[in-house]
Amino acid sequence: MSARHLSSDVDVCETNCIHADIVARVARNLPRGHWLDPLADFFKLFGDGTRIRILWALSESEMCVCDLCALLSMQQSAVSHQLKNLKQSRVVKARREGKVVYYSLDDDHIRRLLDLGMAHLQEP
Amino acid sequence: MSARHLSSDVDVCETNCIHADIVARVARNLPRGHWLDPLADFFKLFGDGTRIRILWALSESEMCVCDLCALLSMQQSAVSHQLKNLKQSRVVKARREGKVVYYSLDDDHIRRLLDLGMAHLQEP
DNA sequence: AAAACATATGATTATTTGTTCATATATTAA
DNA sequence: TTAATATATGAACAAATAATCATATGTTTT
Repeated sequence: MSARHLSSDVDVCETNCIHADIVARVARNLPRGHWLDPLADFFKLFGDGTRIRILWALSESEMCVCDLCALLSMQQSAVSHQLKNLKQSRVVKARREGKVVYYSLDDDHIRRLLDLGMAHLQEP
Repeated sequence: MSARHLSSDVDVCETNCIHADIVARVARNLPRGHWLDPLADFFKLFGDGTRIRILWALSESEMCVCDLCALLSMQQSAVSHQLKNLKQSRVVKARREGKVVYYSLDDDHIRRLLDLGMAHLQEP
């Protein structure tokens, strides 16, 4: 998504770094940068009210686009745009049957992610 | 976050709904609306390159703010702002020791979420 | 064939959001 | 107390994004 500089000459990290050893060790173990932006983009898909409603609904049942519109009281265009995002990242998959396109969760990770998130929210 | 209308009189769901039964059933089982927006807001925290780097780093080791600045080559202000977001949602916790504030993951769900996300990305 | 229907998509717009800059707070050192 | 250091935070700005509108595509029906 956003460009990210690995090092630069501008005024960054202006304070004295306290634990050079820790920083070095963590830096060594960071997955090479390019993995982290896709990971953020993946989680970003869950970070919107419309999309999370879509995902929650699909975790209950396969649904077609206009079912989702009715459920969410939203316009078809908005729903389709979001479904496109979700599909591009293989979070949902589509199946066409005549004029109707049915969407469902692509794999079981998705359901577990939703559950884990809920578990966090429901903690003391 | 964003306001959300439950029903309205504007032009929404303009197509004929195909499966009223499914829509009704899913609607019944949707967690009451107010749970879903907080859930989206929670996932949103993972949906940014800076924050996910912070979280990944903290999953390796507790770190202070300026350690994180050094690791990410970012300004202290930007890092602190993001830490504030993460802390407000109890994703990270802070511990002060003199002038230095150490951050770490708040609970173990966070680590599992990161792993699940990665697992999804690494699929065929 | 044309009309009707379900879905997809490009462009525009309003809102959200991440970073920066300036400055404030908190703690220790002198 | 004052100076120095580490972190926090408000305001402003630029970039990202979700909804809308208009329209296109693909499928079935007539």
